[in-house]
Amino acid sequence: MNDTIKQGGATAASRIYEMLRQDLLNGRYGAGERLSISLLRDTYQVGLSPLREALNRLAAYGLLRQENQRGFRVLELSPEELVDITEMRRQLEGRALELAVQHGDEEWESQLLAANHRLTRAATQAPVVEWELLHSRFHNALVAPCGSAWLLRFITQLHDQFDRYRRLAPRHDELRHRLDAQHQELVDLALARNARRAREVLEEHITLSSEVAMLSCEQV
Amino acid sequence: MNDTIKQGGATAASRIYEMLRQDLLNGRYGAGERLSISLLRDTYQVGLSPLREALNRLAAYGLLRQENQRGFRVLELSPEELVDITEMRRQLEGRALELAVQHGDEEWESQLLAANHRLTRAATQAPVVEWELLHSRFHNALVAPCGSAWLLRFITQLHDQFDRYRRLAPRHDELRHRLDAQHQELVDLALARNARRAREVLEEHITLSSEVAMLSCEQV
DNA sequence: TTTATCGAAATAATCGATTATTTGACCTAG
DNA sequence: CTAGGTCAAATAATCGATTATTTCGATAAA
Repeated sequence: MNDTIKQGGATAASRIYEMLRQDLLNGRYGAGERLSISLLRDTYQVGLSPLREALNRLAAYGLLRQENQRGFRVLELSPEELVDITEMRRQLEGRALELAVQHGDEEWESQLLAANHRLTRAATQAPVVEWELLHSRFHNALVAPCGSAWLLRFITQLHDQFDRYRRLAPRHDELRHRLDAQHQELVDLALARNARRAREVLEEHITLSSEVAMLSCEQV
Repeated sequence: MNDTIKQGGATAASRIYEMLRQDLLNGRYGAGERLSISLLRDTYQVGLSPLREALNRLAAYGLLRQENQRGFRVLELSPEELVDITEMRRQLEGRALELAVQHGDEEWESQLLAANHRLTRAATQAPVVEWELLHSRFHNALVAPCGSAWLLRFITQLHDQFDRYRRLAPRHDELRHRLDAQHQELVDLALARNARRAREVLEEHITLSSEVAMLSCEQV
């Protein structure tokens, strides 16, 4: 969905869409919270029409729930849904990585190395938002040459859903360290063209990451 | 996405969304065609705001393409994309059916029998739109108890995409007959709780159906 | 002949105001 | 007291008009 809108002077609706999307992923609005349209208009300094268009897109994308005549709500969070999202990510990203390892060219290898390098640096030297961006880019780079546009689309969508949980979770340095090590391992396996093992590690990575994310459900 | 909007007095935007979705699936607008907003307003007798909201939803859903400052276009059709959609359907619906066979209860069995019965009757005695509705319902009933909301969501979305091709294709009685026979076979295997074989038949069914759909790409 | 530029017409996006619906407090009948 | 009903305030949805951008034909320059 992110690149559904083509280039060209960004319209107010697409600017507000991206801002709202980021704020939703970062947990600025609480789960289940009702979004007052006139309040949002004041917050983002934008007219009603583009704002409503952005909200409609977000609802169709799955980050908001729309009830006729009752406006928009942030989606609820539940451990059950996190399990569902995790299982889907394992399935889809695992498959995509297998294909990417088979189809990826030298350019892909370079991109992958670069993405991991930037991510590693950012882990110690950049603010969280910067790291989040590079983390998304790394995982995207990993599966990019899988050859299926629809697979990539669903993966991105699930990634956004997953991040709503993960970004809400408290820090857990030990798990984070193991997750970072897996990033490196994935790069190595990808370059070695070991599709089978790469898939296994990615699936473990997603499961481990879901353990971090699950901590967000155990908050008050 | 179809049930994203909850009950309650349908709003103009959601009514127009559903109408447009049906018309897009039925090929009322040509692939790649530009949708003039003011023309649509006249056609559907609706104001600009709800119309634009519906178009935004459809773009986020993947039935339209939106370019900033240049309005909305119907998505193009291509054999390559049909292959992608078909492969994704095989993967996702195949997995969903396995799960459904494992989890489905007696109520599911009844629903399945009923859905197939209605579909079979409609094949000879109902207009095409009626058959299309029942056909969607049958395939939905098949995988409904798979236990994963996201899996079902993606399956529905892919089904809509697939139907853009299939409904455009010319009749092919021989293939249609084999496809109908597979519906019966799927019901039998589901009731017999033969998950493995049911999955195989469903994947064959989707592939065979894509052969029909592919005929739409060979038109002028 | 081709390419570039300008400007009017067409069309998309946005705004401000209006209408419709829901919410919740208050009241009354049972 | 409680259930149901009424009404006013709050909020969502929609409309009509305005603004911004693109498109395309006509003209001029290379």
